[in-house]
Amino acid sequence: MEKNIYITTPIYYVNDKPHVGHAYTSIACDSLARFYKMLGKKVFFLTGTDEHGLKIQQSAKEKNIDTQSFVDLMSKKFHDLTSVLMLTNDDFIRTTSEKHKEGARQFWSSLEEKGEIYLDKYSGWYSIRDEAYYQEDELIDGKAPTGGSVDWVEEPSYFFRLSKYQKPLLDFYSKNPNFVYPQSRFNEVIKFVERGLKDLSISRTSFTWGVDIPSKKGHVMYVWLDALTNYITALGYPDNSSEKLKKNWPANYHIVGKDILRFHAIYWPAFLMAAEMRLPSQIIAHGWWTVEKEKMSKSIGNVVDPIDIIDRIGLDSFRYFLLREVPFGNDGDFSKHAIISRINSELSNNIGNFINRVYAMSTSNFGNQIPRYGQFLESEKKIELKILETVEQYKYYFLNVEFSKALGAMIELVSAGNKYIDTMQPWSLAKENQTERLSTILRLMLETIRIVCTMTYPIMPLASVKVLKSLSCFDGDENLSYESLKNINFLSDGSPIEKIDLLFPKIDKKLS
RNA sequence: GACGGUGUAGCUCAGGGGUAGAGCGACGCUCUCAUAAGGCGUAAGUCGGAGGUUCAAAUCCUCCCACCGUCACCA
Repeated sequence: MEKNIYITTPIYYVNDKPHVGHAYTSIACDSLARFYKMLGKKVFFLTGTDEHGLKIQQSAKEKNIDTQSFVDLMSKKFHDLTSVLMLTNDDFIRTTSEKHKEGARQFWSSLEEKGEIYLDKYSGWYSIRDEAYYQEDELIDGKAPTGGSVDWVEEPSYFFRLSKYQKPLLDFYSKNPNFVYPQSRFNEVIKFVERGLKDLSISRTSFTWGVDIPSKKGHVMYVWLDALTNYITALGYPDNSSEKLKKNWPANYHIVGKDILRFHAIYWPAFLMAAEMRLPSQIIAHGWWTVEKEKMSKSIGNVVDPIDIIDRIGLDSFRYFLLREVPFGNDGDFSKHAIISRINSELSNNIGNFINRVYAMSTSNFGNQIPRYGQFLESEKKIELKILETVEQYKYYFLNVEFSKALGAMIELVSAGNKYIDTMQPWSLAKENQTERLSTILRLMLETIRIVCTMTYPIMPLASVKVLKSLSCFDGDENLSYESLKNINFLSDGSPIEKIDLLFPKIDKKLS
């Protein structure tokens, strides 16, 4: 049984509606999933919502609705977004679902049976204003660093023996030097663990909205323990004979925001070691988006609603911008200027116009039929070489989750195509009735378009499929293949070319 | 404060001992098939600063300056 490529987003906390950051994570995962499918792999792609915790309970109370209705409502917003973004996720897990809660409890019991959990007291200086605990040495003049007053509080709590896993984790890290991407983040994780780990408080008694602990009434599970197990409960855990679990676990990619890296790179592996389960292959931490150089925040009121922006510039452009603008792992700036300049120059002027000019010449000279190849000269061989080179780079970068570079390679190919056309001057050949040359050149450019639009499929599924259909070479998403990128004789002689509307109109006006 | 990273053309960044690179932007020229798109070209940097090693340093070493990240229970 060949293992599937298992890709996950974090489960999103339903305290607020989705913003561009959520969309970003999901789109990255989706593009990766689509790419792997083109490689011929079976993929399982999971996303969902995290619905427990004190904050949720409070938010629901403020809005005067019962907690379950509140999370139903909020979760739906995230679920709706999966279709808006055209995610190809195979499941959508909710932590309030019975199957998840049962799995989480079983995970807990398994840790408990193995002696990895013990009951003690959780204590610290608590600031009501900040809703946060502080260490003794963090206090300034007996107050929180934020200036809020603090009280000493103690509550009974279960602890996970995290301290025990310092050495095993460090060993694991050194044996798996690519466990965390990017490397700089991995270094931070390693440093953190090297400084020593304290046991982790993993239950709360101060609120009730969470997964009940099997053995002790009044305790609910610490949200992170609850949340992280979603990656296995979605696969049918604790049923170890579950086909889904066997085929997918361990995960190939947990893609997360940099803010929650620690939970995925330290706690989660430790939990799994304790439960004697296999560890995920790679944790990918991406950066954050600012908006016009400002941090996104409700108080500034600059939170970008993905649905709103998609209404303006279209899904493909949105997905393209996010994955192209910034090296994956870095922070990015979601600015009007950057979006317009990126979309207009690369999508409209480069790709869009390229397709348009080739289509126009093809249809005016050869009717609505795919022209045939004649003899190849050096100039054509050079293009073929460029294609093969590009396709290799594209794959290399994609496998390294360097979306931006993969797209950069693709754009370079389009530029080479544009240049080739200018050099060949097919419009002159048409006037001179050099039909075979003309036919050869246009066919090669149509193949290039096909290849480019197959490469863009994981990022821009709508536009890609539209173009491939228009070239009579689309046979369903599931039949798109990476292999076809290496074949410059893929289209069928004489098949129809269908005219298409402008693929990427300029977007200046839509954003102003 | 400790540890790590970054500082290269107006902007975003690549390069990493042997006479400074790309994309975008600006400016100029040009084809006309095309979304006033494409192609070609020009300008622009004493490669954060100061020392040092070397025949030779943006590239290695030391110090300094500036900025960023991490330093546990914050979704």
